[in-house]
Amino acid sequence: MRQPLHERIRSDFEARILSGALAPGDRLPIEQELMQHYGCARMTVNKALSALLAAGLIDRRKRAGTFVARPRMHSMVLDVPDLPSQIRERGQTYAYEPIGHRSRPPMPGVEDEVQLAGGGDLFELEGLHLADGIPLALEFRLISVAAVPDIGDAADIEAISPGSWLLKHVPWTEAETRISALDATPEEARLLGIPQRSACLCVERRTWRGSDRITYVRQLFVGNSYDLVARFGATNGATR
Amino acid sequence: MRQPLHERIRSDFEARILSGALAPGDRLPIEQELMQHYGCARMTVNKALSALLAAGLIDRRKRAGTFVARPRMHSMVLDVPDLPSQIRERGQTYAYEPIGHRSRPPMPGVEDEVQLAGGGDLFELEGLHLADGIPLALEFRLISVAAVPDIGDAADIEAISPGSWLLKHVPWTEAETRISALDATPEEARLLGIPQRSACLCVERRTWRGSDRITYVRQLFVGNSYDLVARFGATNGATR
DNA sequence: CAGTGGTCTAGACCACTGA
DNA sequence: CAGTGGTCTAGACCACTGA
Repeated sequence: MRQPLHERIRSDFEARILSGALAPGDRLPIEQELMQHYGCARMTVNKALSALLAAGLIDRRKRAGTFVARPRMHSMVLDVPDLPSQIRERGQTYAYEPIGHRSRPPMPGVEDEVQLAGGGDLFELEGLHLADGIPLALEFRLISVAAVPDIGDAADIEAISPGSWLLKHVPWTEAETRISALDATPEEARLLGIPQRSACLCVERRTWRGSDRITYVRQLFVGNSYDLVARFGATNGATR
Repeated sequence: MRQPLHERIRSDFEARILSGALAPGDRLPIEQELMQHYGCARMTVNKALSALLAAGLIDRRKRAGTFVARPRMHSMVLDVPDLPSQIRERGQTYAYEPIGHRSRPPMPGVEDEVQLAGGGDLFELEGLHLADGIPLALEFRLISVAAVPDIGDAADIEAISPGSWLLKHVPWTEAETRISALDATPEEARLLGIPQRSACLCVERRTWRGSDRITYVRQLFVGNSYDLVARFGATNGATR
């Protein structure tokens, strides 16, 4: 059984929907008809259709039947790989150059810091991501000491990169990323080794583990040397 | 049957994994044990575990068992809503201000244009997206006439916005988005009404319908007035 | 109220792979 | 080679809802 039958049924209809042979609103055969056509039990047909439902390709209504879903094309999958691996994949050497770190209480009144701290202190880090020795991004990071207690003996955190260290020690389960463009301040331009007021891509990310805040990070990428790429295919979702 | 049993089993383990009670690498009970614990058939247990597998929360290996997955947190869902609706949701008025349009052959040697054209002509559009009458983004767009034949009588395409018109007439099934930061050229700055060499967020998108290229669009957003936001939750995928 | 999907059962045979 | 998951069967009862 190289290709399970339910998988074949699923991909049959996926292909027909993506090619447009089955257009939004079109009705699919009922499960009984599919059982006869593929010569299988109802559970097998149902498994295939459940996968299409989870992928958002079809809608199912009792008594009415199964229909090709109207596309709700408004979300894409954004690849946010680990920066060190991403740089190495481009064939460049990666290095993290620490600028400094310290432990401090959250700034009173700064709601985001207070929430991140969760009653404890914040561990603050600043450093540069270098590709082939050249600054690619300036990183400012806050870590909740309450959520990551062993941040204290952070001997190794700056040896690799804070992001990689955290992902290994305290993987997050939820994240929010904000992307914007801005001009580097004179100080930021100096650290990145770029002309003053150059356009930079600013990536801010907040991560959670369950309901606990883990970290806030702000990465400032040199505008002309970094792009973010996002892809969307209707086959995302349950397919992988 | 308000809450199906397979759904209860799934959410039981999802909660334990997200809370950290079950850590990456931990082993889950085997299907036989779960059948006894929940007093149900193996297919019911299997359905619950299949959903967790599709969501990427667990790994399953024959003979070895079922384990909490090591997080591979490197993709996020990026909301790319329709610009007019997005602006209206912010309580602002939206308007598209056409700068010009024409039909022309693809530039020879420009591989991306040739592929987009697919043997036909290109319909080229330029215009401004205005929020409350103020320029928010400068849009340059190419549309494949072969893929969208009725672009000829484009009386209404500039009445709403080219993006909304296309989504309604030729919904895409696949897309790639590239996000970068750059300084506006003097001409772009003039059109957007911003100081020269201001940082702008540049969003480029290529879309497909099946294997046909549909459109290429480049939107230049005024840096300090637009952010892109992406969210990731481990429960994406098969859960919804 | 009849057609359709949602869920579940109690089995079965097999493929894979690690103890 | 035995334990585990992958797939499938041939039924069943029920909930929902639109003809």
